[in-house]
Amino acid sequence: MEKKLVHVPEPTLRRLPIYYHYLKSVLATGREAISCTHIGNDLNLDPPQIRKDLAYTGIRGLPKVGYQIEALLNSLETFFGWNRIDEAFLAGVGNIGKALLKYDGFQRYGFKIVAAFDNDPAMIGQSFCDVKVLHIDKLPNLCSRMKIRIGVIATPDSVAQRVADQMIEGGIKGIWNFAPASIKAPEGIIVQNENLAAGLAVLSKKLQLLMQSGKFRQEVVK
Amino acid sequence: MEKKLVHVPEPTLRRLPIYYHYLKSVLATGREAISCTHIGNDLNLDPPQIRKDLAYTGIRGLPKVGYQIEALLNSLETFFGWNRIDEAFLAGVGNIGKALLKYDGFQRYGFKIVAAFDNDPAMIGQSFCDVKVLHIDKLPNLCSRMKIRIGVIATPDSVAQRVADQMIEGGIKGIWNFAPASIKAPEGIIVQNENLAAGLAVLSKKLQLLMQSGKFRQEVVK
DNA sequence: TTTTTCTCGATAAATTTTTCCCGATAAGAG
DNA sequence: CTCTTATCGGGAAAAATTTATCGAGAAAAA
Repeated sequence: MEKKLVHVPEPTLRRLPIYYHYLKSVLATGREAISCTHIGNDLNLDPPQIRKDLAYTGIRGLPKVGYQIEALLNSLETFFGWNRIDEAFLAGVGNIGKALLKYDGFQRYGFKIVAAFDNDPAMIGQSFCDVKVLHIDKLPNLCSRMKIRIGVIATPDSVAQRVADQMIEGGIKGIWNFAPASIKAPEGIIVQNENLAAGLAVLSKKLQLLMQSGKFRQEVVK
Repeated sequence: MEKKLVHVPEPTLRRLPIYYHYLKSVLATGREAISCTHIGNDLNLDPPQIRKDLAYTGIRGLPKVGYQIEALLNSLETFFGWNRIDEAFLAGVGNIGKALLKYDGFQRYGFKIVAAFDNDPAMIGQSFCDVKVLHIDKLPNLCSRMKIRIGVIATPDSVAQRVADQMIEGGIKGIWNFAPASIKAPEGIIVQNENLAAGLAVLSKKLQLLMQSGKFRQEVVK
């Protein structure tokens, strides 16, 4: 078996967009260069870790100066391929689906929903943020015609698997799944599960521990 | 310094709700017991890992049989404290905020938004899902009066920190942050950052690697 | 009753990820 | 020009997490 060209740890992948967002805002202040120490201070992260994360994108810093912010942003954009927009289909125009449609910040991350699908007749034909809602059965066909690679699932559990199958049938290679159900897909299809309950669970457990360990004792919890 | 009573790995914490959700649906089919092998098969996870995760909640299985589903669900509920509802305040009634309000699945996780806050005069006074929108400046006071421990931030970046400060002022101990900004909080306050861009970044990078490694070569990507 | 099979729990190994340390280099001060 | 200070890069050490292994116990079958 062949090794991946460059394996980047998933935790690193998750942190990089945070840096990106932060750097954008720093750049807007007119600053040109920034050090890991500085970033770490603002973002509450360890400088060495940031340095290591950034190194994966291929950028290099300068001692005593840090990184050129603009170059760093470019490096991140190239690394993730955010330069060109990846078009995606959305299935399920419920609350989460609508929120995703309305959220215009994704373009920055090379991601754009170009069509939405639902099985509710009342929804079909409507438009949200210039994205039209079509019947779900049209998805596979349109998918392959438009060569869409990414599908977003924001349906109830019960139909998530069926929708995923339709997406895969249409040639979709990556599924961003917001349904709290685990989706089965053949190898070669990437499924990224987004699970709100996970974050909530982590928060509530940490909170529980905090309370247990004495109401007024302070505890370091990263 | 004192050690935490039981340290549970964060990845485990994130997986547990997935099991919970899954087990609920299995229980609904009438089944009474289930093995890790079975769960792993349905959820695409390794049985030993599941066993280890579940062990943290204190439950014990039986050879040849597995776990009693009902007992296991109880164990998870107790573990997370989902038995009693934790009331929370929401700041920012935009798209994400509304989606969170409308999503009724949180009650299951011992979590309920009881009031919403915004600074937009047009919003104030409105109700969403029986939750009234109040002016943000009323938050700190109401917080301490109602002894709210959890705050959800779904505002734009620009005001996230200010809102967080108001929450902390009101005595909130845990912040669930959906704004793509990192929030600074004193020690003793838990901040759980929810970052949609992170999941998207992971997905797009994996997809990129998949495509690079040959269109038709299959690759194992967990 | 005995044997077989399945699945658990505990321990150990491997892997991944984070943290630490140290020499090197660039900027600025004296 | 030399010294001090900040910050990087690389490699090593430590910690956390995942994966694998093995013996034991319970149910079912012979």
